[in-house]
Amino acid sequence: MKEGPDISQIGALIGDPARANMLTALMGGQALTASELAGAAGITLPTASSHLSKLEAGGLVTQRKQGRHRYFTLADNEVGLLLENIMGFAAGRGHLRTRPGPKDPALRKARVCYNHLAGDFGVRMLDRLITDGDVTLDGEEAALTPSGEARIAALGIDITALKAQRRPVCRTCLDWSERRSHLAGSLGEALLARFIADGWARREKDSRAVRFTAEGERRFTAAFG
Amino acid sequence: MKEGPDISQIGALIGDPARANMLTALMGGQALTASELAGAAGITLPTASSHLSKLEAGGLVTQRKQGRHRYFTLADNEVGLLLENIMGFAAGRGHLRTRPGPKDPALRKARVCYNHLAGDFGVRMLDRLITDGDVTLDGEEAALTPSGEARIAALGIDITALKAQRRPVCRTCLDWSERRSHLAGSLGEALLARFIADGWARREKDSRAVRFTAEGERRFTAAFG
DNA sequence: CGAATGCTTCGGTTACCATCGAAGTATGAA
DNA sequence: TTCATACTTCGATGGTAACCGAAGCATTCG
Repeated sequence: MKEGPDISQIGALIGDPARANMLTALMGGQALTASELAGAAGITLPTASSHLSKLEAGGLVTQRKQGRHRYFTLADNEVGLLLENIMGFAAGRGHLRTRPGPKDPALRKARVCYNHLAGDFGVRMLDRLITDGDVTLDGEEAALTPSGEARIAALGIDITALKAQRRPVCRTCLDWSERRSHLAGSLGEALLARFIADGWARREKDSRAVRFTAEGERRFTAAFG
Repeated sequence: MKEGPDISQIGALIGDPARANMLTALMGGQALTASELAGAAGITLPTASSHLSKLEAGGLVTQRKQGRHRYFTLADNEVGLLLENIMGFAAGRGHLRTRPGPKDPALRKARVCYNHLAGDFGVRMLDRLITDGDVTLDGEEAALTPSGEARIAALGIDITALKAQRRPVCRTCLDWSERRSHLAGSLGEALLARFIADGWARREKDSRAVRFTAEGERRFTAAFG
């Protein structure tokens, strides 16, 4: 008995309804903030924070600080597989869990993340820059290559002005709706500003959604599709 | 939240150390009594009984009444797979669980179960009778076919006398060391008595072990191996 | 028929932990 | 710098569940 704190620890972590709800919310693969997870679990922030620290100590989730947010994700693929396994088992004996309502598709497509572009468009843009060799990644850090600088300059963005600032030009930011990174930093901000200034897109009121015009979407796809 | 009592219920069942220990003990595939499980978990009988009823209600274990014992087993294969999965996951992050000590091999080989033969020999005997078409199974019930009656009679057992009694002639009994059934009922009792009377085997003192002689083992194997 | 064994149920105690409000810390915005 | 947001930590509370002893069934044995 003494030697086996094993399977019961994992069980206990999953066994609390609030924690189970948070883990289920994270099963989507999205990184969620503590507040969002608190909402998903129907508990207050302090309670959620306590739960999250336990889940982290148990190795089920990891957090990534991003500004004043803390994005939580499942620790790795294995956790997802384990949860999926348990969910399948539970579905066989217990009740089926009704899926939470679908999110606003517009938010998933394109939205602001602080000041830069996020969502499917944001992720696609960074993907393209990387595969074209215009941006190199080093962990969470990113850097613009000479060819990348030329490409950005062609869009009408003053790179030297950005580099003169103390802020990092290139950064990656974990995307909320996709599971992958998009471009942040002063360059990310400048790009979004450019899109809006050029009439490719506009921000929606009281929402983080960014709505591209038909023409804007065409141009964006031509540039980064 | 309201709709999801799902994965957390399973987790809570596994999450209690006492229950986790009992489930781990059952992972060996052996059917264990409530007392044995209480011992394995280091708790008293009442507590174990309470846990077991919860595990049963949750669909993780099933019990099978056998005289004044209650043998508990994992409900089905899926439960074993799930536990194995969680144990593997837990082993990756937490401590490894040391295996409990090996049981007395003599007990596993052959022993009395109330009054009939259990252990590897008991299971093998019933297996042989079934594959030879001498015994048919119907759930937990068993019946002797005509060819089976002849085979038993050839061993010097008076079948008609057994059938005259009110006791069931053929029954199956879940084996403690193997995971499978062996033969019980008045026939099981008569067979063991026969083996001992014929000098094939003798009971050990202060133990449930049944020790076959070399010659006895040879004959037993010839008859049922 | 007792007597003994195996297990369950009941009642009461204890200990833990989920929960929240309030205060504290860190980061970003104005 | 000052304010606002996002989150953590602290302290107190309450509910729940694990736990055991004692008593109650059920089954078997003598």
